[in-house]
Amino acid sequence: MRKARAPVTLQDVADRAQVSTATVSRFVNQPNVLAEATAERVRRAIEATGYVPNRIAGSLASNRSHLVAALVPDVAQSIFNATIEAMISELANDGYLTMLGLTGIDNVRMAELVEAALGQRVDAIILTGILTDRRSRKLLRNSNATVIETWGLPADPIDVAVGFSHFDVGVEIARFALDRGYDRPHLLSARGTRAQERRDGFVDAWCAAGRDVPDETFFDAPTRFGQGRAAFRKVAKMSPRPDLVICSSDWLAQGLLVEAASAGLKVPDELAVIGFGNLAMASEMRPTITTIEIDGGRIGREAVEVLRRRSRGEEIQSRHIDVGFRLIARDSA
Amino acid sequence: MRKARAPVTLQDVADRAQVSTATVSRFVNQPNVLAEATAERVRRAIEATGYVPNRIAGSLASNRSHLVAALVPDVAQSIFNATIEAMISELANDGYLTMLGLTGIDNVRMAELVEAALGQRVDAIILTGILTDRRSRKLLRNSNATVIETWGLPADPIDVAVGFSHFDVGVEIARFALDRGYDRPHLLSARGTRAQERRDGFVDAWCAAGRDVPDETFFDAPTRFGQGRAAFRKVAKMSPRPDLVICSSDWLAQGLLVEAASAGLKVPDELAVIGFGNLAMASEMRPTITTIEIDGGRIGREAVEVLRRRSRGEEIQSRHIDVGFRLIARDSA
DNA sequence: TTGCCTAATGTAAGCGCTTGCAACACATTT
DNA sequence: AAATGTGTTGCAAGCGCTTACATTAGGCAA
Repeated sequence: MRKARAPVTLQDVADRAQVSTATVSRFVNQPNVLAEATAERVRRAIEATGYVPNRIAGSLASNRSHLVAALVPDVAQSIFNATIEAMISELANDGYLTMLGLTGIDNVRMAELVEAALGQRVDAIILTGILTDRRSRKLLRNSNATVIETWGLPADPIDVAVGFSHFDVGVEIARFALDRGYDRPHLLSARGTRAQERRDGFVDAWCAAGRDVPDETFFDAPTRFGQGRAAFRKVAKMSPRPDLVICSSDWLAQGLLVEAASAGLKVPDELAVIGFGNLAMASEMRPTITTIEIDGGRIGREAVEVLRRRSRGEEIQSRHIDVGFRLIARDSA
Repeated sequence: MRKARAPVTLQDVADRAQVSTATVSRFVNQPNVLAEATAERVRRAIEATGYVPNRIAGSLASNRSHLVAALVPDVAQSIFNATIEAMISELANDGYLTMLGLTGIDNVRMAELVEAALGQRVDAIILTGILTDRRSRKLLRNSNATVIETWGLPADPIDVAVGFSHFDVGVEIARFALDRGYDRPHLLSARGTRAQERRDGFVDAWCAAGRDVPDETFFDAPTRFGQGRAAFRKVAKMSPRPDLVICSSDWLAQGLLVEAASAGLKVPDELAVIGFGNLAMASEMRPTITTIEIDGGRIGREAVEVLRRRSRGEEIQSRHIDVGFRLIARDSA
């Protein structure tokens, strides 16, 4: 059932409207410059032919693709989804189309996706994972594309970074834990992610208060319910048992809580739990989860705002845009 | 900090490698036809110049974009995420890049996104929502792009459909309800979505068994926790109280269950709940949720398989690909 | 040696659009 | 009447590739 080629081009429209191709092109891109009578003729010709402008040709000629690439680890149950959603919507308002690349756990496909995106001459490329590959970094630096790293604030961004300090999150959690008088925290982190930085922040602040280095358990990302379950079983057996488990995601925390409930442990008195992300379930399940809220949507919007400024030709004042975070104390700790 | 234009073109590489542009192009697209010595020279030239092929130009010349557009209502907490993820990964393996468009609730932006995608001359366009707009349908029919509608099996697909019968899901739920002896079901559906078809299936089968048309409550999509909560409050007040609430999503079901728990109602004896989607939480929370499982990943993979066949020039045998569904009985009903 | 075939490479004509510049028609000013 | 300005439109040269077709070199059979 393949259809015949539908080669309606600018030329066809131009012929029909009795104008030059330049005029039709202007109608499509800057309608206001045409005389109303001409515009009307073109409009009718487009209508009659069912013409859809070939943006590929347009991009080639104008050297601007109106394409943005967003590279994220995954999309299935991702903490980045709010960011992605906000970004795609905002970009659509500005006439940009978003290509989504999945870099996978450990960002194994990051490098090839960077190259693919660059091959499409995207106007911007937005990263969520951490890009370590040297060749990719170099390609990005040499490209004309705006490069925005999100969800973190690396010391030396490729171009611009929009995020928050994971280290500070750790510090804040430590402060909270000290404040509430917790004594034996246990850290549950996903390996090779920014959770590591939060862990460092926690340990730093915790030890600065004269406490011993806390115990910890590492997981392979991504963190899910099941790992929270497993973690509970491990933690429950420890002696002395930790009184606070700090999880690198709300999923982990939720898994823990479910097991704690069926083991009959009182939360937070016998076991307290802190999550990360403030996913919907954190406030909707019982007990509600004490967690760190990140405004993922704002990260997306700020990223797009950077693009806007760039395309207006404005200089970007700072290479770091900090959207902050907030600890929300609820039932679980 | 804008960077200078990096105009490394095929020509630059060709000059450096002392070959024609055609040869470099072949190296990029069909490496095996070159003599090894030539290939090596080109390889080195590319390495030295940091050349990244301009796929835009390539697409224009070859009339194949290697781009696929996926149009989904949302991505934040979507039941489609598994499909999207599977699709993007599979496509990446085949050298395709995926553009993600968000059509929004009620698919308000569907039409403009269809046109934008067509403007990029995508090789295929994959829809999850329902496309009713006549102009869009016409554009799609006239385009060369493969069009795949997913998550449903419309009687007259634009091109090919991959999904399952929502009506049958409703029938299956009715069968289950009758089987378990439920008496006063209450339907909770999102307006203007395919949930409506499931509802029809249920009502059809339920009435066919000689029962009265069940009560129902409608919501605006997307369905979330909060609406499940609200629904519980409404349902709890009814007299006689329903003994089974059929929700159009697991979110809804979960919201209901949380409220039921805090109201001290016994599930499923005093109130049973059925969800839809088999999201992670359906099996991970307590009580576990009886729900309909859809293999979203498979939908994505089947869609990509259709594209593969098309690009091999094979004729598509059937315009409907049914991936089925499965009712999973758990604690909640 | 000649003729023919195959494999490897080159030549060059586009692909469908954008846009700097030129051209023109009027209106307004001097 | 000439000069100048303003608003519209057309001309045509690309943008960086792909690919049909032409060309060349080398191998092999007759």
